[in-house]
Amino acid sequence: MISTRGRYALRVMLDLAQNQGEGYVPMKDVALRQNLSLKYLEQILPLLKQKNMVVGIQGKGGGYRLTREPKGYAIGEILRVTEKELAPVSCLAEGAEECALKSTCKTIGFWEGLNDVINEYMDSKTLEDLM
Amino acid sequence: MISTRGRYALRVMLDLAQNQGEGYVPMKDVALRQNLSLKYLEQILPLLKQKNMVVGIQGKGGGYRLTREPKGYAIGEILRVTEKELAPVSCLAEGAEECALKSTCKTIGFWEGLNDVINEYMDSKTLEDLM
DNA sequence: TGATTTCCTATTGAGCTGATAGGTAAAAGG
DNA sequence: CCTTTTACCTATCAGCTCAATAGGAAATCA
Repeated sequence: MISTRGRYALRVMLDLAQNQGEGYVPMKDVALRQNLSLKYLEQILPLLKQKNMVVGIQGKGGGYRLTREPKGYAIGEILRVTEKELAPVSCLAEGAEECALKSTCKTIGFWEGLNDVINEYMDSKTLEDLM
Repeated sequence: MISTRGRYALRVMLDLAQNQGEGYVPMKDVALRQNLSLKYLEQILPLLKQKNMVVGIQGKGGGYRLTREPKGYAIGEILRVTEKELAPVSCLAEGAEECALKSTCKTIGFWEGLNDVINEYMDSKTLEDLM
């Protein structure tokens, strides 16, 4: 299940897309508009910044803004950054060691198919689609 | 993410489908074949029994068997019984109270779409497909 | 200098997961 | 009748993750 971190990240990105004009948007405002904890958002945004999905400027007049057009962000991209793991089963997870039974496992194909379906859906929608 | 409970349930059902002849299959055998904890399986099977997906007989010569043809079990049905929740976000969960922001929420549509895609996939595959 | 804002890191309570454990009840075989 | 085998029931537990909260440091601008 998608955690609050990922869900909040999506809402913040959407908020930025809708509320950024020329300047930078302070998280204080976003937290207020979206009714989210400012302190919690402060932990989430560095993840997005690290992947160059937003730029952050400190100090008065600072805040965050997007680095691309809303159309340029697939939702899947946002969630992959903020969620620890999107794979539906642990044996498909990012750093999982190869399952010893993989060659004989009758279920792995099903899970891989599910994984594909999820990722395809998430990557087929962009921030713009949600505005 | 799908828990071990759901994954093991699927493996057990598949094992039953493949190893049941006329009689009943003891979980001891399944645990051995699938390398799963018998005690843990004993907690999972009552969930399936409750929904009449398997029949269980106690005592010597007892065990479990399927109640339908493998073709009759959609994987989604199995997982919905054993997983606490399949919804990708908590606001779509079974017993969730209506989200106060639902009418204005820009992300709910996306999550509902994801939920649909997941359920459609899971219900499109049957036990037979995995054999 | 003061206000604002990001940035960094530690801590914590609650809840879930994935078992393990110990025993009871039923059914069949000898 | 006794023993074995099996399902059934319920309690417990360690480890982990989640969702915050907290306190402060560093940067930037007026």
